[in-house]
Amino acid sequence: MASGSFPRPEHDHQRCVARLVRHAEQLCIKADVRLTAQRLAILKIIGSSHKATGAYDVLEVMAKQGQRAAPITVYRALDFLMSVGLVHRISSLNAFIACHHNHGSNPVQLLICKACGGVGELELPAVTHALKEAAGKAGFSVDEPVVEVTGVCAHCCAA
Amino acid sequence: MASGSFPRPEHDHQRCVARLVRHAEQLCIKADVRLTAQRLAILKIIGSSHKATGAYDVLEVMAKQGQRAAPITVYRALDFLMSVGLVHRISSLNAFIACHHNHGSNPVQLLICKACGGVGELELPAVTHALKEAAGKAGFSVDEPVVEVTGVCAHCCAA
DNA sequence: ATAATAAATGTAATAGTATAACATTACTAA
DNA sequence: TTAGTAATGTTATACTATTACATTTATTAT
Repeated sequence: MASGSFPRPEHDHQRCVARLVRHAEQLCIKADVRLTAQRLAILKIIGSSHKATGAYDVLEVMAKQGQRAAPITVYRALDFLMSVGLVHRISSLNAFIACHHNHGSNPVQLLICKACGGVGELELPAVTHALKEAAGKAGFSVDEPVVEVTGVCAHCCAA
Repeated sequence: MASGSFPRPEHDHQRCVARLVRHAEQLCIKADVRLTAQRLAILKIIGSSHKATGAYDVLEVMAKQGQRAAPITVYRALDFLMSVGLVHRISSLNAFIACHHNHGSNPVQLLICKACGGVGELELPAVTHALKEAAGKAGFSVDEPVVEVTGVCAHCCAA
């Protein structure tokens, strides 16, 4: 993947969740932070779909799995996962998506399909740079750009 | 204003609200839509600060002004005001900001100061274009890009 | 003018999202 | 092992947004 991708609906979830878990484990070791069983469980739930997942959706799945929890539990795990870059928040949907890539600290642009709910990612340094430059001219020092693009993905366009 | 601005804290609110109202009236006549007293009142409340304003903040102000209302009333007015481009939604804050400019249907980029809460606007066609182009390469057809940049404004940087 | 229609607003209830405050448990390092 | 820190549990509540249906106000055509 050069700069971006959109998930195909028919891809192999099981394999990509396994890959996500490996990625998470390595990343947390490197960062010297704790990927607890609970955090991992919640990451798996989020990562098991390529659609935006709400915090309360996670709670439902956990309940079905027999691990009832309070909302705060999920939000705490999400905060952790976001802090290490394993999960992105989608502000425009009040929902979350697992990050299968390794962006380091680079900002990401999200593509959100209105039709199927799928979410893809782009990593466009040019966009980030253009924003920083224009903001800078107004004396504004950029911390974190949130870029969420709604539209229709290739698969849904065809259908 | 070429492409963007950030509000100075000491500027003249009264004058700029008056300007906003004139702008709104003209725009609604041109679009042949109804700027009712209630919609205008709510626009004024949002426009009277250059910080993000929550729907329930609007309700509080209305209550103080003696016009009690239900949440839905504010949300309906906000939907209208957004539909004609007089108000922008700030997804990352669940809040709203009046738009003092005339963007037509061009997407806008928002600058949100973490320190003072002020919100500025940019209009960068290059950013919009770059997003459309990159998304298009992934087969994604862009509907509406949401760009919200958090950071620190010039005034707060200095302080 | 007035009836028919559409648009806007009122009213009440509730759904959905997120956090505060404090107690307890589990891990880490001296 | 004990002191300290990080993580989790528990309960309650705050904040944001929408549904459903009734009523009023404005517009249009007759």
